[in-house]
Amino acid sequence: MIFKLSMLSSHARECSTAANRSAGNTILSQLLTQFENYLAGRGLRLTGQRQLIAATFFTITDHVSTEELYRSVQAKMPSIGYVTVYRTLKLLAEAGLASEKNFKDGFARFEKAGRKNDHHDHLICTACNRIIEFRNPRIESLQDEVAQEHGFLVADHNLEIYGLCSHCRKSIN
Amino acid sequence: MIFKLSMLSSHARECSTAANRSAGNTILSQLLTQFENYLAGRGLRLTGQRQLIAATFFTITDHVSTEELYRSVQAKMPSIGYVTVYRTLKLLAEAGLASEKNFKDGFARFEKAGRKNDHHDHLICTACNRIIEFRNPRIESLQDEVAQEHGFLVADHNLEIYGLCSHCRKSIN
DNA sequence: CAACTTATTGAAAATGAATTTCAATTTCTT
DNA sequence: AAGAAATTGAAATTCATTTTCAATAAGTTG
Repeated sequence: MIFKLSMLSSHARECSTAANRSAGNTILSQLLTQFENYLAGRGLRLTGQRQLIAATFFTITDHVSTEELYRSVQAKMPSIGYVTVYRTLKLLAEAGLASEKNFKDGFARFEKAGRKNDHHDHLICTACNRIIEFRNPRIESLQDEVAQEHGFLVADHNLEIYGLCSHCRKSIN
Repeated sequence: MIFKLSMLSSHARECSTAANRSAGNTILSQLLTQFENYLAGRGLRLTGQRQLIAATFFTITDHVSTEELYRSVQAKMPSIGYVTVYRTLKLLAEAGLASEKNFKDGFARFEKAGRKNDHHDHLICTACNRIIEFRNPRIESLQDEVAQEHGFLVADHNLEIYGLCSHCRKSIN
């Protein structure tokens, strides 16, 4: 049985669970299973809200703010509160399934996180707020070198390049 | 006449100005002169508070938060308000003499800024909050390369490496 | 299946840094 | 020295985030 977003309704009992999703093998269902395992392992509960929020989050490819995810989720479940989205994002981050980014625009953004080897960084257009991801292993390894030189044990890193994207460069005199 | 911080008092008229500081040639006096020029060029006024705040800021080597600078300044001029420090830091940033950094701890920090060629990045210890600066031209040029590949016009960039400093590594089991 | 314990939810309130407002004061010009 | 305009500092406001709490829901146990 393939998991579908449209199945998520306010009737929590009808929602997919790890059990009835096991036949499917999409990335989405894998991520949801990971989340469920995280919750189960801590005695936390799997609710319809959490399922919907997590599924919506995993479906979004970009970086979302709490506000954006909240609006997206609310379209499907109007009763849901901002705070629940906020709390679920924190849970996802604790579970290692989301990572928080703080760009200069003053509010937190989250992106899917996971695999150590998929680290990427960001080009951020200060005119149109577009965020472009890039990967550069050479920069990564230089960072590790620098850290080693200082006896530093790296947990995470963050590289943001601010400027004008190719599109905005042209439209500005 | 050498400029001294201790000369700054609440009597603005007695404070050093570009004119009577011109004989001295310290970096501090150069920076203050730049700030004064910036103010003059915009019809803004040179006040005792601004002089004191700027001078104190230029004297601090580290990254300061508005709060920290406020406390530092208040020790010399108790009547000064937080808002004035906040506003002066913004002015200094506009003048290109300070640059704002937003690390993950939730409040803005400022550091002396200026010379394009002195760009540096930060190793940030998540245990003791120590901030270590480093310079790595190879990382810089790789960043520029990446930006070029995306047709991006770089205005600024920001590299933070979070982890444990050599000291904290040892003290944690 | 029903009762129970405990987690979760959502609204509202609280927090905290950043920012604005405004009357009093100070600066700088004339 | 007087006037126009900028600045100051206290208080109020904003805005994202975080906490509180009573009502509700989840999952467990008998």
